[in-house]
Amino acid sequence: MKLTTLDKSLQILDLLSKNPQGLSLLEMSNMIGFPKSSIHHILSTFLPYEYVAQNAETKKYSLGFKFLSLSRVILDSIDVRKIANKYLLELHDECRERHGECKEAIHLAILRNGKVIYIDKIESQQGLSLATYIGYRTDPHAAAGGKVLLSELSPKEILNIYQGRSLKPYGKNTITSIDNLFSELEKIRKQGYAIDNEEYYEGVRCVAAPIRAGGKIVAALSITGSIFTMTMERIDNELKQLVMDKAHKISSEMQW
Amino acid sequence: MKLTTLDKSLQILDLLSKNPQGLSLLEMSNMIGFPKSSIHHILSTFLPYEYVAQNAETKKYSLGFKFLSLSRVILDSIDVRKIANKYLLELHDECRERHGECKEAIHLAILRNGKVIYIDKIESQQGLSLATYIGYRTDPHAAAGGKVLLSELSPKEILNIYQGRSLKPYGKNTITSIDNLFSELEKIRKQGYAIDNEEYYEGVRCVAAPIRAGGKIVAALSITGSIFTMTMERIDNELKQLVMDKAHKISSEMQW
DNA sequence: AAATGCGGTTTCATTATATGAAATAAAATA
DNA sequence: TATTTTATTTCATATAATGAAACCGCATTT
Repeated sequence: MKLTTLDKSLQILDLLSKNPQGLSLLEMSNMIGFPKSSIHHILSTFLPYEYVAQNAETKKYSLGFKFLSLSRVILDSIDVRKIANKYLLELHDECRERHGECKEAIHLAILRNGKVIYIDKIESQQGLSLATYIGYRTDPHAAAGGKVLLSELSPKEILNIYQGRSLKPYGKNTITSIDNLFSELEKIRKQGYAIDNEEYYEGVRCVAAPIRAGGKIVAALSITGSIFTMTMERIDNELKQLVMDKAHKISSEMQW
Repeated sequence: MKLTTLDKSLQILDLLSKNPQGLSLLEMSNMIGFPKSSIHHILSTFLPYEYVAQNAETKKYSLGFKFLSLSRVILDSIDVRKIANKYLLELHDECRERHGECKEAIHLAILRNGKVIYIDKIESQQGLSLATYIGYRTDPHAAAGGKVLLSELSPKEILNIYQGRSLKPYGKNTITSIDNLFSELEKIRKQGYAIDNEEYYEGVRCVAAPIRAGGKIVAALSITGSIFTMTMERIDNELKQLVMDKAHKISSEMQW
């Protein structure tokens, strides 16, 4: 049974998350259609837990800082993140060593409910500025890390993820047919790494390798950079091996 | 009116946050005393919103990744964070320039509900490793940033924060009497910066300055390092001015 | 192979709770 | 001060949550 009151309350949180500047009671009531007193009952239950905050002057409501605390709980509970972090830093450093200054970003990502979620990121100020952040979500078919995470799922599981929706094109080379995706995944399984060649952003390349625990792929490690510093030759000669080696080291520290 | 069902639901989230490894339905029922079916009703309402996740194999429940997404919404909604970030990076660099490699960490903090919340942090791998993180909370009386944030509150507001509890000692020099706190705040108001000399951690010093918007203190910028690299002389000759200058620059970009 | 145990999940009559219209209070504006 | 606007509180009623018990699926034992 779905609890009506709780469900409404979560709809209110969704509304607040889409309006980070804050909303008044009346604004919320108009937007969501519940009577203002009902909304007020809900908000005043959220308030003491700090899921919701109210501006003392404007009286407007917004999301509370509880979410910050709880996001930390989640990040700390992901084993692979704890184990991998120092290797991400190493990988970041090693990209730099060979080229004077670091231009590539390192990401750690997992798959949840059919979405890639980035759970750690190392970037340098000199590198290109990416829209990704810890907690960022995207479709798996369009990113090197995402393809790695899909690569050992059964066809049924993949079809399940994409049921009822098409493979959205993000960059100029995004894989947009399920058949092409399947043959790409086949290739990734064989070679042990995945490349994103302007499939997600124009001008951006990415190479990713799987991290395993108990034989299964549990995360993807990736290097992301501009097409100018990350040439296909450099990926082939150097980066693909680097990312696979680190991913392997992380895997060997993972609990079975 | 407090909504009973919603309140119970939030108690469940609290319980999950204290058990990041996950809990079974029965465990939760035993711990919190609600019947398992009631808890199940609540959990199955949370699930589709991803406030709660269920491990497919163990069936155990844990906090969902929604909290990660929402924490980003909150961070992005804090104006001072956006404006300040580049200055934090500059400050971090400038500490380094004068000493070869950076050993100091930079923090940005705000005051909410009587607690200091760290909302941004820059640290170098070479520096000492601090327990702080984005979202970390602490008592304001024991940290340089916290004292800055208290410094222009009315005595009434400060007494309100500490009503019913004493000034908890964290480090060997923590201010533990309200009178000493008041005279310290007086001093901070006059000099325009605050020092934490092993008041929070043994072996750690910190210097902080206020960031203002509309004349009011809205955030604190701070430099934190070990007593060996951050001598009182260095703070006096160099760091206090550095942090005040940056804080002032940030203030001048803030909306009134 | 059947029985048993052990969670998780579902059901549904009962009972407690949320609802929301209206009243009130508080704040902003004229 | 009057007026408007918005937040907050109240409370009778309708509605939704409750939770004991049944059910289900799976694993282990007999």
